[in-house]
Amino acid sequence: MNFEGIDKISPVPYYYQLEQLLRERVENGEWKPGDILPSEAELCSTFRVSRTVVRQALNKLCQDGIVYKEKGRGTFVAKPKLQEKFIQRTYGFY
Amino acid sequence: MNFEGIDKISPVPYYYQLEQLLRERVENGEWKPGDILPSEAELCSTFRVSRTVVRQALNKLCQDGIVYKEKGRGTFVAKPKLQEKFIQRTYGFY
Amino acid sequence: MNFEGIDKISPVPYYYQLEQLLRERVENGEWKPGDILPSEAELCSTFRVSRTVVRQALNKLCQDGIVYKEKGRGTFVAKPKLQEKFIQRTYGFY
Amino acid sequence: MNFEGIDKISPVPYYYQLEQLLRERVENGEWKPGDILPSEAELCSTFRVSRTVVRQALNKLCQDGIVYKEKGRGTFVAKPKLQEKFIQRTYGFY
DNA sequence: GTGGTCTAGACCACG
DNA sequence: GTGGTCTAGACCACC
Repeated sequence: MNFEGIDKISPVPYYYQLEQLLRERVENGEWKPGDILPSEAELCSTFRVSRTVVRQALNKLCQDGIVYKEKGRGTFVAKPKLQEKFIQRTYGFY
Repeated sequence: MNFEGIDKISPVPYYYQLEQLLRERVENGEWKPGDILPSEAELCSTFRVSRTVVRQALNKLCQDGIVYKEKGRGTFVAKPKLQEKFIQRTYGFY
Repeated sequence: MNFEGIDKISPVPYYYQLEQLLRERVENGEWKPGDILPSEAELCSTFRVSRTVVRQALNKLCQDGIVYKEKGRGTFVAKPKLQEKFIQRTYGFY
Repeated sequence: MNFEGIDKISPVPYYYQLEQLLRERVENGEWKPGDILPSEAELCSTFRVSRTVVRQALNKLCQDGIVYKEKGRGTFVAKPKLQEKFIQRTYGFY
C-alpha cells in the first residue's frame, strides 16, 4: 500500500490537500456515516501537519456537511443528504 | 470614555468580541462601504491580540458579507446587500 | 414559549451561561435563601450538559456566596449578605 | 534524588497532594519567578494523574497568586508580591 | 441519594 | 502545542 499523504513540496496548501484526502475516504465509503474520525491529534501525527492545518480542513468539511462535530466527543461522518455543490451552503436551514 | 477593547478576563472568546467590535463600526457608519480596514497587523496591535484572533474575526465578517478581502491589497467594507441573519447563508449563490 | 436554556451554538461557555441562569433565579427571588437547588444530576438533564459544566457553574456561585453546599445533602441558596458590589462587577461581561 | 510523588493509597485527594508538591518547588526556589512550569500534559505523565487533577492543583495555586497562566503560552511562577510568611525571608534575594 | 474526586479523551481558543 | 471547555462515565465519602 502506498501512503496517501500530503505533498509538502506542492504549492497546494496543506489544509486543502488534507481536506481532499479526508473527503475521498468518506466518498469511497472507507469511512461511513456515523463513524468517528481519528482525533485531531491523531490526524496531526498521521499527516505530519500542525493542528491549525487539521482544523482548517475539518472545518471546511464541516461547513460542507461532510462531517459534524460534537463537543467533547469527536468528529463524525455525516449522513449524506443533498450535498450537490450549490446546495451545501443552505445546509442547516431547516 | 471607556476604551472600546477586548476584555481578556471575559469568558467570551477574543475573536468573537473583536468580530462584534468591528461589526459595530460598520453598522454605525464609522466605516463605510468601500473603506479599507486597518491591516491585520494593525488590528493585532490595536487590540493586543494575535493574528489568529484577527483572522478568525475577519473571516466571519467576510462569510457574513460585511467585508471582503482582496489578496495583496487589504480588507474592505462591503456594500450592504441583503444581510438579514437568515439570508447570510445563501450569500454566494448568485 | 421559549425555553430559557443554554445556547449550544453561542461561543459563550456553557458553564458561564448556566451560572447566569441560576444566578438570575436567585436574584429574581424564584429561589429563596435556604431553598435547596435541584441536584447536580437534575441540572445536568434539565440543561442537557455534563456534570463538569454544572459543577463549574455551581462552584462559581459558591465562591460568590450565592449558594453553599453541604456534603451528602445538597446545594442551597445562601442568605444575602454583602453581595452587592462584588457581584456587580462579575455580572455580565464588563 | 528521590521522586516526590503522589500517594495513591492516601485518602488525601491527589489534586491536593499535587498542589503541595508544586507549591514546595516554588517555595524552595527550585522554580523561580518567571519560570515556565511543565505543561499540563507533562505534569499528567510525570505524576501519573489525569488532567483534571493537574488543573485543580494549578487553579488553586493560581488563585493563591503562586503561579499565573497565559492563554496559549503556559503556566508561570509569579513574582512574590505580598505573600506573607515564608516569602518574606527570601524576598530581597532577587 | 447527594456532592467530591477521578479517568480518558475529545474539540476549542490562543500565541 | 499551550491552556480552556466539554463529554460520559466511574468510584468514594457523606447524610
